[in-house]
Amino acid sequence: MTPDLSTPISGTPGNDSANNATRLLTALHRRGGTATRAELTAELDCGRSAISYALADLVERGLVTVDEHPQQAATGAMAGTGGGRGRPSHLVSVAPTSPIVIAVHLRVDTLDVSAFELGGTMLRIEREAVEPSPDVEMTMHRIGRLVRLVAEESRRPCIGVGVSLPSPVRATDGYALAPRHMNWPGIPARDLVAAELADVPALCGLPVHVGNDANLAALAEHVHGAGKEARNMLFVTTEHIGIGGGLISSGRLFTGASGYAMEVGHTTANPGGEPCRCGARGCLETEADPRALLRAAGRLDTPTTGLEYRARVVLSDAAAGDPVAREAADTVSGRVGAGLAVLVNLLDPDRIVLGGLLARLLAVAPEPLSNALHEGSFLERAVAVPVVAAALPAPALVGAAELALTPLLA
Amino acid sequence: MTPDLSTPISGTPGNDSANNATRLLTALHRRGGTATRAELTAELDCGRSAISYALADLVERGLVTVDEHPQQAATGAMAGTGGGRGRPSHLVSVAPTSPIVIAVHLRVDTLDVSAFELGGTMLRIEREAVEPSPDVEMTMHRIGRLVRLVAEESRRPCIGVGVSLPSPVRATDGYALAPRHMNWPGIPARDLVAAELADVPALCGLPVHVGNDANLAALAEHVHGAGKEARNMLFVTTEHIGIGGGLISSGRLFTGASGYAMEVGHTTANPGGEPCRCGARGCLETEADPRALLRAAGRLDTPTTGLEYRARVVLSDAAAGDPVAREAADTVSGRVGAGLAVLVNLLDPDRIVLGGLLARLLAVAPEPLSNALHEGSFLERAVAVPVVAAALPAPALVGAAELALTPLLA
DNA sequence: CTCATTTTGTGCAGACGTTGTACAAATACA
DNA sequence: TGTATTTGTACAACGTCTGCACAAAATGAG
Repeated sequence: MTPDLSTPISGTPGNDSANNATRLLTALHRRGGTATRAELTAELDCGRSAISYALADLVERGLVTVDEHPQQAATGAMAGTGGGRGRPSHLVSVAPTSPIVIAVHLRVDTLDVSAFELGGTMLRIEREAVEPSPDVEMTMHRIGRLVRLVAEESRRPCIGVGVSLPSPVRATDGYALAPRHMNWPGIPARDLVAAELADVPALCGLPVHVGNDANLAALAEHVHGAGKEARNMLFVTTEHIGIGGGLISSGRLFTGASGYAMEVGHTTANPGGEPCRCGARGCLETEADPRALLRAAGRLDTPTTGLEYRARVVLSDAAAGDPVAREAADTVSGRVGAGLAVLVNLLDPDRIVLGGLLARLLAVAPEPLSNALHEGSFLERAVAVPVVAAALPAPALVGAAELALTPLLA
Repeated sequence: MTPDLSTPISGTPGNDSANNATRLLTALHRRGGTATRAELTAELDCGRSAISYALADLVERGLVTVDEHPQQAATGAMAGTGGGRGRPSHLVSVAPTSPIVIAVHLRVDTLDVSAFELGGTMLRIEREAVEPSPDVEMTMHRIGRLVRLVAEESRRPCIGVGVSLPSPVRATDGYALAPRHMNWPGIPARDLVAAELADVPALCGLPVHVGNDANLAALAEHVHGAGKEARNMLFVTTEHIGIGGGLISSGRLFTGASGYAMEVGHTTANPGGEPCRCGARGCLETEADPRALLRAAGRLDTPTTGLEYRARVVLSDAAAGDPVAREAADTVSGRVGAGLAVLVNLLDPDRIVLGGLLARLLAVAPEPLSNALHEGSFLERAVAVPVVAAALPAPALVGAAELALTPLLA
């Protein structure tokens, strides 16, 4: 039974993308793929009949299944209703026949390709090492090969491909403006990936969505990770070189007009600090990325290899008591806090999520960060923004899947 | 005939705020209060029958009127359809019985209170001079008196009051955190204004909406002014002291989690510049507000009186050829461009609207601004963001009205 | 074990907004 | 005067949501 998505999920005539069927599917997705009917009724705030109606539609399309006797399946306690009185609620789950999406995450040294289903469950992952190569074509071929492999082996209908790239990405056409640390020129990423899928009938013509890695990581952390309940979540991360960011406002990713928004790397973190390639001094990017931490620790010998790993070693040394490493961690932590202060004044988030090396830095040296944030932001002094570490192991990959799933959930 | 708003405008069961009646009303509002049925049909992208249905609802509620013979009323050319073939389209207008809102704008030296109807038309305005006084209570009384006066004399049902304050405003309860240059402490502005209306039966219990002046000005410029077609509009303005900003993203005001967002005054405009009260140096607020322009021109004698007027004189002198004034204008213009560059990198707007003194500065010295913006923002180099002057004479006042109208249009 | 209580799913009638079609109305142009 | 063109209206049909009454499935007290 293949899902029928030929007609829109809404039967509502007109321009309604907020009907109960779609809302139900979204609520199920945000809960990780399983929920009781009672929970969904409460969350959608509508009558039980409306849920019946919407569920019947989704079941008929093969998107969800309903288990009417969940107490038998579950092992003992946590079954169905949760132990209260009354008739136990049916368990709604993502159907094993439901469509999947393929997520791609290209980093400097690795290429991840993975299949996701509704609910954000990762079904399968393929990882390959990638050498920093200027050969765009070859990399695209590798992406195409892995996508075809993953799609084929999952034996489920695929409804889209999401691609996470370390580059600003133009929203209109998925053009990657300047892929970082790859020595690549701008590339029409969406079209290139789509071309790789043209041969396979099951994938040909499939929508390909491309996004910036930090933006997508922010999206993922908001939907499934450390920013679940936040209404206005700021995400900041660093991997290898540079600093990336993302903002989730009223449940949606803030992309800006072109898709280039939230390039937080050139926020001032240390006035009069190191000169940045952007022309200014003391940018967050030059004061708080892995290279900056290595520099502060006096370990920036060979600048280009294994930056992130070596920076992690600095942090673990700091945690172990190495005074120089500790000093470096504190310094960089303070810089991060100063940079965040600028962002808080502008964006007024109710939660800040830190990813990559910044998450580890937060664990090792939290005080300088929060002190600098507090001092630098009059707004933080008024509202006390919580700063937490990212919760997902591969947020950008999950975010790429999220991007590919949006047509189904919007 | 009094409008009937007891039942929601949508008859749609469920949670639909995007039905055709509301969309039609919004489209009419954005067009300034008049539009032909044909225009509305095209904009809403639905059949003519649906417009009939929605219109009947709105007419019955007394919100709009339909003129079926517009060619007789209009003087000659620009009547109804616009001169094409075929049957001329009926003219839809905001009804003279439709409800109004009262807008309040408190500045350092003036208090404006005004009535607006749908379409953004200002019906009546009362202006009073205000001396910078620490007496909160007296100012509230004056606001209350003017609101009652305007509401009474307009003899139309009032559905809300919007208040624009020079202060960050908490979204949840309309608390004004720190009213600028008034020496006021934080005040529960919404409740204070609401208390002033408690005596009058026609106004008692009316929803009072409070917002930051720059935020509301941004909203107004987006709906009725220089940012009409922009999808992601950045607004920056300055009046007297400090710099305010606002962002409109996907048609809605970006307020942040608490309502304090877009405090752009502490964006770095000149690294190593003047020390700012926030602790940093070279903030936009200290480098580009009226005081900064006066300082650059060597005219900052008595720092607190008539700052904005005297700054305008510097600009007109610069335009007239005064070399010192010209130099000052160019310097400040460059600082503004540098500050905007930081914001562009973060927010990726497709239009920047400048208000207040910055609009005048843009007219007198556009090049330093655009050069600094271009140099400071790698993003601007990629997409070329247009910078334009605000188009409304009193944007914050219009924005306050806009705020009070949102319940009707949302 | 039985019965009342509680909570949940279903069936059915009704309401409402939207759509498409067919038809009438009102203009410009030949 | 007639044709082409554009616009408003009437009407039937459809799909979604709601509320109500009723049935189903559990717990807990007697």
